[in-house]
Amino acid sequence: MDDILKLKSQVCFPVYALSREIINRYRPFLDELGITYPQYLVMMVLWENKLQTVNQIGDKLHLDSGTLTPLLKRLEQKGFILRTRKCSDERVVEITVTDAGKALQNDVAGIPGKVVEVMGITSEDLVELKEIVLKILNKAK
Amino acid sequence: MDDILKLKSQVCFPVYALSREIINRYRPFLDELGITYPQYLVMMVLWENKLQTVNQIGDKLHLDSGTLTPLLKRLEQKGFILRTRKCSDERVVEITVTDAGKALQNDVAGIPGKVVEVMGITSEDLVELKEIVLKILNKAK
DNA sequence: CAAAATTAAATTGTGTACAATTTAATTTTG
DNA sequence: CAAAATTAAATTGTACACAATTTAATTTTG
Repeated sequence: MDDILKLKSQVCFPVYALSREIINRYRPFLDELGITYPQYLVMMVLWENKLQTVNQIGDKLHLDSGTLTPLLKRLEQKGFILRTRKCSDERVVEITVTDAGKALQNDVAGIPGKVVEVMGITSEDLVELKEIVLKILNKAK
Repeated sequence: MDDILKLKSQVCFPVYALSREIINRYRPFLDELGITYPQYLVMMVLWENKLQTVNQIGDKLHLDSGTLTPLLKRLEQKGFILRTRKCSDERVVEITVTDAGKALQNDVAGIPGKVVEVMGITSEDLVELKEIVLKILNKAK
């Protein structure tokens, strides 16, 4: 009983620590491209779908406009995306990828593999991690 | 081969998403106590050891003084800890828990269990999550 | 022992996260 | 159709994270 309590209290910190560890491992590679990890995630979402609204990006990454608006402005300043108001509904801001943004996709291709390698994670561990995290994440919605 | 690449590129986001999801689930409970999740982690570390330096806390949570100094000042303002320069080495700041800080320990006791329950996580999943995350985290050092 | 190196926090600056509010545009409804 | 409700972003304010630099104290070393 005490074990269960102790487990519950210790399982959340490792997830938080691992998340930060992964982001820190991405940093040197992403620094070379001039983007941050959250910006990289936004670009990943946009590569899947060339045109998306701020809300659509937010739904996929679980981020709100308070986070995305300044982040998207930075990506625009760097020339990787364009932000334009939708004609048929001026409330909506549509995000599109520029040629420079598309070019980034090739540059990042090898990064996840390098990060996993540097961290010494095996493919089996990676599969197990992904499965259990997604299982819990899907239940939590 | 393409599957492995795709897996690598998709496993980091779920960890990042789960970490934020957990912290967001903690928020309403911790709000009642007037502390944030990182502040809660610092108090956890301090309950294990009544007196610790800023560096010792940082080692355990993988946080530097740039994060901890303002966070600790906030905990001090709330009356949960005390910050004092060490006599024998004035460079070192020692952190101690106040009575109010000790009292918090009882208030948080049930929170991890409630969070796990609200998220619908089973004990088995929790064990599996903890094991794989710690395995990867330990390898990465 | 004094200059150089090291160490511990603090500070500075940038970039998330997120709650809460605001603004402006579009729908809904009486 | 006009007032009320809703919606999408943006804004405001607080609190992390972390790199890089600074400050002050302590060690190390020539």
